[in-house]
Amino acid sequence: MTPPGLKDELKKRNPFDSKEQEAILNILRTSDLFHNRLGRLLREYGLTGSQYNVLRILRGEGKPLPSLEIAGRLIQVVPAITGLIDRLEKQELVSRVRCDKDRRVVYVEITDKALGILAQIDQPLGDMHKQLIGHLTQQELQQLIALLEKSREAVTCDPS
Amino acid sequence: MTPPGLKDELKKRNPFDSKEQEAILNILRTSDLFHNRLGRLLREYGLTGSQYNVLRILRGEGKPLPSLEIAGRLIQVVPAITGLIDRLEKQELVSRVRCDKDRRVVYVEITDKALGILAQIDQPLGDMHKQLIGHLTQQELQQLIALLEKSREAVTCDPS
DNA sequence: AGATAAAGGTTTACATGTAAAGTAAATGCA
DNA sequence: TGCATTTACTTTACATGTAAACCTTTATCT
Repeated sequence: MTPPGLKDELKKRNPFDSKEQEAILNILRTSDLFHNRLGRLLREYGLTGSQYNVLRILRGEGKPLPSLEIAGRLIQVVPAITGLIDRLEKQELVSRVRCDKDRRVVYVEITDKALGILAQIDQPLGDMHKQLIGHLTQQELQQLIALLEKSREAVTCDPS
Repeated sequence: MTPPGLKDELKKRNPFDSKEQEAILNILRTSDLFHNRLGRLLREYGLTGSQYNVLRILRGEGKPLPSLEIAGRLIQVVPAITGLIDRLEKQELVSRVRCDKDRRVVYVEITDKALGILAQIDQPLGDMHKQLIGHLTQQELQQLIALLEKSREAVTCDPS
């Protein structure tokens, strides 16, 4: 059951094989951590992270958007958006509107109820942002942002 | 249904309220993007990202670990680990071993089959790491790593 | 010893992410 | 016109995350 050497050969590894790997694992881990914290805050307002993201996109846009447009901005695979919108609609946070000109398209519109909830969240969410990384200087934040934007360059427009 | 002004009042917003928010959204987005890509690669080997992480931890440790120890390193909430281990066990990639001294503890041990799969993945995964952020210089990578480590400082040991 | 509390996991219920396949409407083209 | 494609979603099946409650086994306190 245990070929000698295989396990011993593999078990001693450097913590990271490369700086690239170390950087990527750092991104994933930091994201998980923050995602976790933000999720807890949002839950106090009855929202999940994904739901909040959808609502924030709709508020930012200021007008209804097609389902797939929302899915695209969320990086999500298409099918997930349906259930997400379903649940938001059930909570009366968005409404679906069929487009008359192209009846395949479903526009999603944010409701005033949702806008009210978002307005409540803005302050505490901003506070949490400061709490999470407020100890970085503005220069460090700018540097971090620039490095992450550069990190995404090889991917953003290349879904293959 | 639409109190005048509310929507107009809220819809015009700056893309980001603060550098902190912008940085955090950059972290989350970059992570989603990379998580997505890495997941596709791992799926070719029959593994999900979480499953791979469990196996990598076990290989790195070189010996069986208690379930909760694994969960802790994954940032995950406790209950998720059970099903994760269940599925890995069903695929014969790990085995559960009750600890005799403390019968509450379940040790998880990686199998040689899993070690073989991991060995197959090492090379292509390393290639993907390079592909994703190989265009950053070693200095930029080091900077990014340092900034992310600093970003986690306010959280890592403070689960409250 | 006996009652309580704490620790390590598991179960249950629900919201997501992901892939694959299906549906309906709109387009392109012979 | 009529059929094949494309587009925009939906449905289905399965693997995760998360919270809350529960079961065992240990550790603690009298």
